Amino acid sequence: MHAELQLDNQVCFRLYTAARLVTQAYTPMLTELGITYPQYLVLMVLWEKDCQPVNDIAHRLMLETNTVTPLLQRMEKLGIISRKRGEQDKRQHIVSLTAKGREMEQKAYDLIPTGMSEQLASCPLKLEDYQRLVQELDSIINTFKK
Amino acid sequence: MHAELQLDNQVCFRLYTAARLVTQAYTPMLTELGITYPQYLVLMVLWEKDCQPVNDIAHRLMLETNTVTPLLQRMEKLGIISRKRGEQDKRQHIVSLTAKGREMEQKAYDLIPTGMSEQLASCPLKLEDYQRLVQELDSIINTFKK
DNA sequence: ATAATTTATATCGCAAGCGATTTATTCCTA
DNA sequence: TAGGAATAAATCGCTTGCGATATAAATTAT
Repeated sequence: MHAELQLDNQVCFRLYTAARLVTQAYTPMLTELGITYPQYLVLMVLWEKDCQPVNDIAHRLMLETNTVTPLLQRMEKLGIISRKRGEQDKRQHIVSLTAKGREMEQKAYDLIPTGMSEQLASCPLKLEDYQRLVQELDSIINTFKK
Repeated sequence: MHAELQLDNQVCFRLYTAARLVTQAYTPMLTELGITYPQYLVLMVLWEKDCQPVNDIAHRLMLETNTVTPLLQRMEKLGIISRKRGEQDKRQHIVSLTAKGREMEQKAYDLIPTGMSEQLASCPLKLEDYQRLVQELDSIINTFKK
């Protein structure tokens, strides 16, 4: 029996589980918006800076283009983004928000912070715990990013 | 521009990214074992206690049976677990390790702690940071679990 | 300038993850 | 004890995530 191989001793299993559960907590609000969590991430990237090539979005989310491309194709079908070939560099696909995609920012703002803080009410973590958590997660991300 | 909706302010995005990256860090060792990360989680559950019904494994991993059942079917095909109907309760499928599945514990022990600590060498977090991180993640998991 | 290389994106195939539904068995209850 | 509710597991359909590969455009080297 190797203690190192016990589930209870695994940071990774906790990250994996916490990520799944917190993502699930977003689901009711995101369903109301008609999108998924990864689609919401793409929207946050574009709300911050519209008109970006696929690669920039992928880098920002630390995902591969083979994940992001189909995600964007589905979002295009939903009418929340549009894609057009880059003018200087025709290999690029420039992704921009449609009016619908832009309007979703306000709806998200109305639903998500409230919805999440209700669910977080029973969480014992304080503001400074979250701040430290964010730093620790950033350390882990920086350690393992390529 | 809503600061609440910026990627940089999101704990969830960090959890999602850290979980993906740390899971990827396991991949080289797990590939050598011929399994995936979720399959490794199932093995850890069974190494700790062999012969469990599908539901107990799913609860331990906080996953639904509709995720775990196909995972177990793939593991059965790989020859690392076997499934048989429960004797008292014929609805259950009791999952047990094969000889191959049992032998993988030692191989995992030889590969994974070493492989991970090599990769973690450049991580600035100390033992006490990990211990606190584990507690914070457990708080989050407890807040959001069903 | 032409060929080789690199870069941007897309496509393919497979494993997860999960909501919704189905099937089989067991439990409970009238 | 017959019938309905609850439970265990499986199936279906869809999205994501990713390794491997393909395609097309741009860059570079010869």
